Amino acid sequence: MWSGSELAITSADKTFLQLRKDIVEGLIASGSKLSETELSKNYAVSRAVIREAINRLESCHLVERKANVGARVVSISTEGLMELYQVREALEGMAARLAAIHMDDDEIEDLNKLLATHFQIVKDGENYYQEAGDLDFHYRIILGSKNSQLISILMDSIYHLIRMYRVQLGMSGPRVTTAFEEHKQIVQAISNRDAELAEMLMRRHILYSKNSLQLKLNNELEMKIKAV
Amino acid sequence: MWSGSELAITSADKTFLQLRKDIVEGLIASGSKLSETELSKNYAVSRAVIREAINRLESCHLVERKANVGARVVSISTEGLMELYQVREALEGMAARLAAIHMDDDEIEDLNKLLATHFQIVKDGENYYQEAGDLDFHYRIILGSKNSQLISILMDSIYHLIRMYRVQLGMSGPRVTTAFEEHKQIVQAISNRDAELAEMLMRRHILYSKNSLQLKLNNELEMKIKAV
DNA sequence: TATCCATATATTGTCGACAATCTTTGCCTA
DNA sequence: TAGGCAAAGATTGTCGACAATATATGGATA
Repeated sequence: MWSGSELAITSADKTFLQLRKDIVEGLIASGSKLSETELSKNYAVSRAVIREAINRLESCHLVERKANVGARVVSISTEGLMELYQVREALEGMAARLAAIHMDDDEIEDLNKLLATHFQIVKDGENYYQEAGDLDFHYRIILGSKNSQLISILMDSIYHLIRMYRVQLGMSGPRVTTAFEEHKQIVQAISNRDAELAEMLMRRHILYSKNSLQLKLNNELEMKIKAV
Repeated sequence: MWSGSELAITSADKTFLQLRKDIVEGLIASGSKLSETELSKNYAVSRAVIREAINRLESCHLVERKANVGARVVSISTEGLMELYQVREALEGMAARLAAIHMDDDEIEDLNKLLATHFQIVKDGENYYQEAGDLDFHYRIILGSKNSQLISILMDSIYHLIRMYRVQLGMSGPRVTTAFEEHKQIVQAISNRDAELAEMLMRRHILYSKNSLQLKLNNELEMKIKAV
């Protein structure tokens, strides 16, 4: 089960969290090699600690290892991001379905309150979601599914990768304006305990995000080609 | 990307595979503690190798670790298995959808051939699938999705857990008779390149398996209660 | 000059020892 | 007798050194 707050106890825990942050935020370039000796110097810990941290990064799918060769940060690509969104569509769709069944009334009320504060933000001129707000919304529904397998896969193996893509492709936060309306509809379906509809709307929501991302990335690519 | 055949190169690789086998098959009891020193004696490798193996078992969700306390084999429960099947429904449903789009004609032909050999088995009196046959069918569709994220999550994080449940609850192989017909329909939908239908049928197929499992487990539980 | 092979170098894999933490045992006190 | 505290024991976490493997260098040969 996912713990909620990630509390670092051992030295390996802290190094893992730090390394993950540095990778997600691009401080360590995507595709670059992770030298154990070098990292152990930079992060002032033994190679054993670095190795443990790298192992955990591998299970997040943030790095890839080859025996006797070493570890590299995964290289990002448009196709990779699209694949990730397909997995998200499947898993978060199921999460929404289960949330409609398993969230208790208090949690649903909290979700509605969250939406209200988001509405305030949208009304106040910022006509887009903050990254944090969007994440919070999705997190609550994932946790609301009460399915610990689903939760741990999404939290441990998917979301940090998504954040990495978002940060490094320079598109933090979801697309503008429309996302809020979609969130509202999803919460409405959950409030009505309509599991079927909740899943369908969540899947469409993520599919729209995917398509909008793809368009954006293709446009940027064209721009770069023209510039050359 | 999932490699297909799991080639063990280092000592840690071999120990990991051996440990995973022993856990899945129940040689190491579910819920039992994994003592590093003890394991390093039994498997004749250093503690460092054992620790690496345990780390990998953790990313398969086969063991759970607590800092400064140690690792335990996950304990199995009916609820856990049901959760797992919900995740499977979501992911393999998506896999079937993508397979209908991305499998090339040769692969689909092979899938039809596989089904034909299964039909022979069913006709020849064994009116149920062998475990291996069922797994082979699902593997091909998963690989046919061509989505490397999806593939690695299902192969690395889900399937060994499912096998563990199946083996230890004494229900290897899928439920009888009906499964084959469902497989046939799914392949038909993929052959017709009907992604929508392929997903729907795969989801229903897994949902039926789940329900049949639940019934079976509840019955067994009642038997035990009566016996006492 | 290009290719191949052998040596040298650097990196990862494995090991045993020590340090830090948790658990157990047994004594003391209320 | 029950509860809590302290020391002893056992287990995990961390470290530096050595072994095995991969990569880079450089010279010999066609």
